[in-house]
Amino acid sequence: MIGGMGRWEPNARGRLEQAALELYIERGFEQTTVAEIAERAGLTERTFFRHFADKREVLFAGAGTLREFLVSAVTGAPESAAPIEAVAAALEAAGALLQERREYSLQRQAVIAANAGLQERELIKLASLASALAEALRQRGVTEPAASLTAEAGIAVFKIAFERWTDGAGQQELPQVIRESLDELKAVTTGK
Amino acid sequence: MIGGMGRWEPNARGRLEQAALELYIERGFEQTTVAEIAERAGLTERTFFRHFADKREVLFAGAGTLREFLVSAVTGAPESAAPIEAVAAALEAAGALLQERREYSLQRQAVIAANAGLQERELIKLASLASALAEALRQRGVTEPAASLTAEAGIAVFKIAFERWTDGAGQQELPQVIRESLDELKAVTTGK
DNA sequence: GGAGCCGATGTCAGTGACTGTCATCAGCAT
DNA sequence: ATGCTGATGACAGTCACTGACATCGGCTCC
Repeated sequence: MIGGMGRWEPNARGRLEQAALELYIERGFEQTTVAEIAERAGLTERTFFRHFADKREVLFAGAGTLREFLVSAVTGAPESAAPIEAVAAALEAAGALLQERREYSLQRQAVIAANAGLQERELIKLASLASALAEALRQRGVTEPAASLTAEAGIAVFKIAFERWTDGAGQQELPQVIRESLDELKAVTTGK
Repeated sequence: MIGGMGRWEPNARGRLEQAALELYIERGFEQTTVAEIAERAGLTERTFFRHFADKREVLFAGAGTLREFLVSAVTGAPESAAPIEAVAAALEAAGALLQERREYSLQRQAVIAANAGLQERELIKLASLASALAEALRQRGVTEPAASLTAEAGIAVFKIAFERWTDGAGQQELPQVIRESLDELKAVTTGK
């Protein structure tokens, strides 16, 4: 039935995500109840928890996509590329994605920076990305512990670069900051 | 009054820590209520929360001490030492501490490995250690972003080394695993 | 085109983590 | 003695999160 709506408004999940982000920005994360998020989205609290495991997870819905993106970027890197360069290329490409959605990335990061619990969730998502990168490297024939160390080093670079990008008021492009940070890591591990 | 006890048994905080670890091992973290911990320690739930910010924090009481230890180790490293070597020495020394309390470290880690929430807390404590290391490096005159990158790389090495140590059934000494992991990181960042 | 299944949502009652507030009382100082 | 302090208890309250069951449009199947 064209133009008609079904029993419910479409895209419940997306409405919950948007309502949550708005409220977290307006009042802060802790001052927002799940009931309020659900109400703004025209749903009930119970439905929120059917879409998101907890109140924090609603801010990290895109993590799975990012994970897949990084994995396929590493998998698709030329065979000749050294592991660290395969990871670097993947991170730069991911950085370009975030750069495209700069406004959203900055808003989201401001919310996370203001709450310790959200930072914890962010860190475990980053650890999960490192884990996925390590697995992708193993698929390329990289052995342990090189695979895990390369992945963790890459994520560390990404973390620092992202901080510098958000703090730096966006003077530089994120992929460029990532590349510079990696070069700095190389210098620093060499003993300088 | 020598030998007499005051109004309360001494070391309430320590009793809570021990009761919590025991229960987390016996039944698992989620299956343990704070009321049960308090009861085993001969206290009330409210008192638990006066000593620990939340149910997870009781497992991370030693984090502050470790932080101070690492900072003074970096601060006390010879001026001639390169930043990465100052951090490496600090981590090896910290590794020796954990090696001395091997049984406790392994028990605690088994509890953490079994629960995602505890892993989140562990990660933010590690991030806090990286932050403290970076500050200690800045005190030595290391500039950004080198300080943060060195600190994060060091913590990444520590994280991987600790995993290998716990999984490896303790075949190797932790400080040695840390050193080997750092060498591997150096190899890997060089482009190999 | 009616019967019945299915999936997304609503409703409701419950548990447990965590907080605010006030009461208690041994030990200590004055 | 008097009064203060610091650690604890008692108690009520909020809110995140869960389990169980009800609802009902849209779909398939015949």
